Amino acid sequence: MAHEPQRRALARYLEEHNLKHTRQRELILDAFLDVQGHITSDDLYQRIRETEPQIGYTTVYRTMKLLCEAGLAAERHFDEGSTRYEIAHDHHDHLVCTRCGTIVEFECEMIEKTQEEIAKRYGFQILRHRHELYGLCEKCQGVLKRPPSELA
Amino acid sequence: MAHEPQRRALARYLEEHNLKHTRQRELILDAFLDVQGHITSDDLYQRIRETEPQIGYTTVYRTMKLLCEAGLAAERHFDEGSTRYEIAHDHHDHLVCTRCGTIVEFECEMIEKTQEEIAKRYGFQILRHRHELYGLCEKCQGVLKRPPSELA
DNA sequence: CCTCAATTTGAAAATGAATTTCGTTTTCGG
DNA sequence: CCGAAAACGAAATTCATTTTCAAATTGAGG
Repeated sequence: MAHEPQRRALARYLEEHNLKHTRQRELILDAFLDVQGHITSDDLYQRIRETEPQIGYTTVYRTMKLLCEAGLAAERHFDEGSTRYEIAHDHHDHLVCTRCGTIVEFECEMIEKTQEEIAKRYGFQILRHRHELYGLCEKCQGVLKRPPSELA
Repeated sequence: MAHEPQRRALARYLEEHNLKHTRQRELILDAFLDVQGHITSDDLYQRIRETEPQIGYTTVYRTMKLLCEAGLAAERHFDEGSTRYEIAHDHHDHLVCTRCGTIVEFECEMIEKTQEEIAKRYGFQILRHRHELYGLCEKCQGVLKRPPSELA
């Protein structure tokens, strides 16, 4: 039942912004950290309601935004539609399996540098970017190679 | 009033799929090609209704999907929200100005290759990808550098 | 502890893009 | 020209998300 550093970070953020420290906010932070990222607000809401049925999904949505502002979470929009949240950490990009939904993070210094060069060429000043590779993870490639009879 | 090659491509696609050749489809194709891409269905609908007020926006949405299937248009989802369509052509990625909305296309062989290497490292087979650089175009950097008094 | 203004909560309603429904109209092969 | 199939378009629906608003909670100052 820990996540002490993040709890303290949240507490600090709330104080600094004259916001209130509520049971719900602590609860949602804990649940979010437990699942280890790349989760939608709704998934998180479903999980939390199992043990805390009185919590509203509006509050989960609102709190995830708050955690982003506090620098504890980061919003991501993959092709599938709904917003996902990951635990905020160093810059990185993603590989997304279009069959099973697995999300793997990667980082590539060389691509980052090349992007800067491209931006310069067009006179742009890059503020952020989005780089997602969609395809099949190792497991799903295997599954799709089997004869049709073996497929569910 | 031309776009003959694309009109013929659409006609061929419709025939091959036992779909019907309608005035609306031709109209929407023409309007789409006229604006030179990166337009939303709704923008396109607004434009078309100026000269053809009886056309429904449902038809515009449906037809843009059709043009994608026919390989004449391609769907793009930038951060701002609604789906944009561009004229289908060789693979490329985008620079997007977050202030004025200007969209510039770029292509980088080196990044493409690097992506493949990254995918291999994680056992992924890439099917498609999305690479967007968000920032300020040259013009907007200039505007934002002026003293506040000059800003609208 | 108490009070009370400010904030937060949560249910319900609203939003906005996109899709579906369905009765009517159009297309096109015979 | 006929009629079945396809397409149209207005309206309703969906789905994720945001907003609204009355009631509940928080926490600073007494």
